[in-house]
Amino acid sequence: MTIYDIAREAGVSASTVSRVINNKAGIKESTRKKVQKLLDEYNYTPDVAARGLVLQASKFIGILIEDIRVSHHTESAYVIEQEMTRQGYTCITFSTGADGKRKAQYIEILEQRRVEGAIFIGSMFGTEAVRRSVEQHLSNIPVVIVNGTLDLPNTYSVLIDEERGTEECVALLTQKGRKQLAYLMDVATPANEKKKRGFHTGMLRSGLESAGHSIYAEVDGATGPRGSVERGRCETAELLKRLPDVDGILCATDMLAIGCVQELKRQGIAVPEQVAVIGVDNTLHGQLCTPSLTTLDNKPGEVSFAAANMLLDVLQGRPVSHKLMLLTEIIQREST
Amino acid sequence: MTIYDIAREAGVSASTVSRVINNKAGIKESTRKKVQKLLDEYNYTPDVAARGLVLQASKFIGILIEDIRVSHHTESAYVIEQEMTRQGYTCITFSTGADGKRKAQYIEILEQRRVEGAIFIGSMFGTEAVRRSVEQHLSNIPVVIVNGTLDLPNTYSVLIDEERGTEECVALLTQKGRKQLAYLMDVATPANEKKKRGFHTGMLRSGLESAGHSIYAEVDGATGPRGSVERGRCETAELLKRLPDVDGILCATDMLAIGCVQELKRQGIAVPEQVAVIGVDNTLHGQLCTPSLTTLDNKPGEVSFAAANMLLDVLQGRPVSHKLMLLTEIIQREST
DNA sequence: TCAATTATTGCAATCGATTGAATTTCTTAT
DNA sequence: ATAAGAAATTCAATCGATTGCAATAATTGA
Repeated sequence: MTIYDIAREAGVSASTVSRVINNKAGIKESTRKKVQKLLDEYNYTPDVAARGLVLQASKFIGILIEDIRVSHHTESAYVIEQEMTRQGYTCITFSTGADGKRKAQYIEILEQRRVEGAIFIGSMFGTEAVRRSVEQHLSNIPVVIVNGTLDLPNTYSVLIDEERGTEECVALLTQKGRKQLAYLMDVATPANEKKKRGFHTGMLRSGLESAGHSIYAEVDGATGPRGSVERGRCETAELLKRLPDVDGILCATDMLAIGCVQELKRQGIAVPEQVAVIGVDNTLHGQLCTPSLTTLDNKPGEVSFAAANMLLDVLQGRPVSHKLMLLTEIIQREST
Repeated sequence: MTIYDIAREAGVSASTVSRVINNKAGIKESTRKKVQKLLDEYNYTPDVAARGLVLQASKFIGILIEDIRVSHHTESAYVIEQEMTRQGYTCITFSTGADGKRKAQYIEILEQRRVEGAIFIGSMFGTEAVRRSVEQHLSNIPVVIVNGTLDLPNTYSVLIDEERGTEECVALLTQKGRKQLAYLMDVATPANEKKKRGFHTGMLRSGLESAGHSIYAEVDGATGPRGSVERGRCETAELLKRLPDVDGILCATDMLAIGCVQELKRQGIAVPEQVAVIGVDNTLHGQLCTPSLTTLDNKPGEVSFAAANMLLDVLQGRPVSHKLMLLTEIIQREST
């Protein structure tokens, strides 16, 4: 059913039908009714693509997610989709994986589909490959990067202050009398490096590093894929060899922390009595395991809500700052 | 950059440029080169919507997911997106929630966007509201329902035989000497009802029900939202009151099973020594908790891979049967 | 009743592609 | 050199909408 079919049936022109559809003024009430009736009868739905061609607006938003199977990425996608749909936009979502080349590929699809804006979610969107691709393919459309920065004219960032959050985790542990702290991370993403800096700052503030009896340990080269529980187990085993007196471990992710707790338990070390463990991400896994995990919540829902609204502000011409920083929250549970 | 801009620049007509883009025959090699060079230079990308208008093909596939935050739904979305993108289609994915009205709403958006096919994932797509909406809005495009049936001309189903799977779970438990079995479910979805039937059949086959000492218990009205761990705890507490001698519990989902195990442990009942527990869904949570959960894997990846290929077969005119049934697999871990 | 307004409606161009048919250009053979 | 045939290119219509401007219909006042 096209606008012409309706027009013919109603004995009017397509323009009139169009005006009824978009309820513009200057249509006689009787014709409006007649046309509307046919519209309903034939269950007419406008071809959004054809309309978009004239109006030069696709009403599409592109969403690139590094791994849709990661729970906080999914949470983000969910929130953004909600907000965008509410505003009449339709989201095109891709799960890109860590690979930069595939990211570039998806960015090209977003260009072809003429998205009006885009949101990137993940830890690996700050790379040069992505930057070039955005510059080349998305140069004139606004892009919001969640937890990252791209440093291009039309890009915006929503960040979560994990550095400060980690610092607060250190404070929490020292406050509970812990003295030998370690930071465990699996891969050097910008986010993980930030947490590392926060850890250092926290140590300094607590006087641990300066007092000479503080310990910082970072374990690399363990087996198991990044972000896996397996990896956490290996790294913890290695850490315990190097630093047997450790009594507090900060892990870069909940998955790592779960592996950490598993290894500690396996070696007969009581959590939290002998060693306290803190994760990051507030995953359901961390909530359900035993002991349940104290974690640094990086608020994926709030962050992506902010990202969605930032993009909508840009699209609707409201003034927007290019950078927004939100705060984390420590969720205390049994592991500390 | 449009096809006309390139044409003017190259001193040829738009038709020629179009033919170069779609590399059709009958273009002199020298002009092809000249045009291609400009195409590259200006980084031209065709407007997919405009092309779609002429070709009457959007190359869009609609995906409706009940809850994108549920891990096996997400896994499904991921697999389908991969396959579709590989074949040149772009997925439009919506997270609909359980509500039938919202599902109908999203189905209308799919119609507006002129999707060429759709895939529905979730347990609540068999309702009358959805049926009507599909009939009205998606009548001429193929729809594949994962784990459900819609009984309309252009619809297809990929099912997983959870009934038989549950039957096998009962067999596994009786084989291990368990005699007092219970089935725990939170909500009467078609899938859960199927598992219930499988449980009954399994009981009959094992001679338990007929021998007079088998037990079937279904607990309703417990607190906690559907699908939550909390709910599993409550239902288990209630179950233990009604049936203190239970020694094997089959749960409709892993979440329920995790709550079940938690409650058993809380009451000092050893898992699996005193009571064996089996979940369904093979979630990461079930894999990580203590004791790790024996579970019925309903193969979301395989099921959705099959669904994607079924839809592609229909779209590309290959012969397709309207129904495909796959088998589950029991993953044995510590809880049995 | 008729011109002057004003309220409705229709015409035709446009968006950015594709494609069958018509036309122009280039070969080749006579 | 020229007609015939093949090769390359262009023309013009089309897809399904929107919208400024022109045209028509209805209303008003004198």
